[in-house]
Amino acid sequence: MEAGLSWTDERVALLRRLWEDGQSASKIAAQLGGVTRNAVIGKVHRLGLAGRAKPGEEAQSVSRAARAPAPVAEIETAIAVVEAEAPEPVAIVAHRPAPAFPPPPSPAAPTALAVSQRVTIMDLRDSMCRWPLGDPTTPDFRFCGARSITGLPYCTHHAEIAYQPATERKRERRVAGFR
DNA sequence: CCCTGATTCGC
DNA sequence: GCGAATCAGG
Repeated sequence: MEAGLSWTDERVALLRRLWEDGQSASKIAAQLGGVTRNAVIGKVHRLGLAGRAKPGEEAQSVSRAARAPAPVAEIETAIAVVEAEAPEPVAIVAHRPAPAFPPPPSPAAPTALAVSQRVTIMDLRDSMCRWPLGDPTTPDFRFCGARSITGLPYCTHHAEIAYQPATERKRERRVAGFR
């Protein structure tokens, strides 16, 4: 199913923008979706984008590129800058800092231990519960994020749901579905 | 342990 | 061309 995502022009343009914006490969991968940070890094190298401008170096690739004949890499850099300056409806989404999903104001939600943190894939750590919350195809998709049981991918709460004994499972009609 | 980019190499 | 595995480093 989720096919169709590859290095389309749009995705490459977005990759360029974010990379030269200083975003890390993993963050870019998360925003692009469907690719790992390795894929991003690999692509970056294939595009000749490796090595980003450091604080102390020239940040005037445009004028420099416009002044004299330049290597392919520099031309590509110039193109990327132009693309970055032009309004780009398709990629603008990437600049939105946070998904701004309603964190329950809940004054009265003193649930037991640290329960659901609702984290995005970006904030999901190895030791965090990977129980999915919501529709993976929408931006509001999150993972539980609570502390997971050592050796298991879920927190105590979700592990109970995930690992119900066959017998119990029958009775416990889908108790707490995917919410 | 968390993370970073770089490189290799089978596909 | 692609990207997982791996490497090297913070």
